[in-house]
Amino acid sequence: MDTQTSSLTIGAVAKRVGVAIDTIRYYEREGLLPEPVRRASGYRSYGEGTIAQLRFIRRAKDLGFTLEEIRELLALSADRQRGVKAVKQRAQQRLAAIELRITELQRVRDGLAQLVESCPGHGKPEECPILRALSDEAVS
Amino acid sequence: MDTQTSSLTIGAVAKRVGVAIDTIRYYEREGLLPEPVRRASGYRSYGEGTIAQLRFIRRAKDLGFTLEEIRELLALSADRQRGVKAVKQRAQQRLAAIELRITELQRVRDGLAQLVESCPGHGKPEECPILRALSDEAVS
DNA sequence: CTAGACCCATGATCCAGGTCCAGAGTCAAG
DNA sequence: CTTGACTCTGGACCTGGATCATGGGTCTAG
Repeated sequence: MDTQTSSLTIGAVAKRVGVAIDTIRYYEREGLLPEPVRRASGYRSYGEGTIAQLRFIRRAKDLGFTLEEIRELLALSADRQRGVKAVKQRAQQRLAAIELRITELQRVRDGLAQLVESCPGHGKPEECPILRALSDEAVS
Repeated sequence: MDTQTSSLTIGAVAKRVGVAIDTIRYYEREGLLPEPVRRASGYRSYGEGTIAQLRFIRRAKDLGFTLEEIRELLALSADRQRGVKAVKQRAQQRLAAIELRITELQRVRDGLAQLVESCPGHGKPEECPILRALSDEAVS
């Protein structure tokens, strides 16, 4: 199996994954991508595996993982012993964080929705429930 | 009515509102707080109104408004003509943004929850649904 | 062979929303 | 009067995740 056959320039990789060249070099510096083979000219030469790994990073980022967490996931995905267990744990942690965030935002939304509803949209500023809520002592 | 009587130092204001001194000066620079009266020594001298305004800022921030938006809200709250209408509009916009964010997060949560559920928590990395989802083509 | 597109490394810059520092002046209690 | 706590200004620094600039080397189509 030749998983390392092809030879892509950084620009080609960037185009295929839909990410900026600078971002690829940045990920390399940050340890999210391995240092690639170099051509004689110093140009980076990537295989197909890099495409997959970049997509991994992008998807994990879409799920709200930080680059730090992604670095860890990548390390875990290579660990045949503890990998899967730890990956599941991280995913559960991320899930819990997202749920917490959703709950917080829902509280905020409910508070704001109530204010918007109770505001007639005209009249004196002193009587605007939104401005009053922001100014007054009332704490949710 | 003496709304401008008392004379608080920046430290006293900071303590009462629960915000750092540097933050108060930062808000002043950013135009969220008016330039206060100065004592002969150059010390800032605040009235009770500042306390209210700082609390306004903090509450608006908790509702997810940016400092830029808060600056606008503060300006609108002083506008006796268009103030209330515009304030309500901004609140509605903020509300819509929050709802959008909640929806996005719910999608992410659902996707992640499904992955976590389908992962046994052990076995080979290649068979871990979480790692597969991150690596494979499957796009939600 | 040359023009234009591509790539290199290094370091600076950006965004928001602050936080921290140095060096100097001020205030209040004892 | 002294000491310690407070405040002043101006500017540097921080986080995360990139993005941009500079000045140079390389590759490839025509």
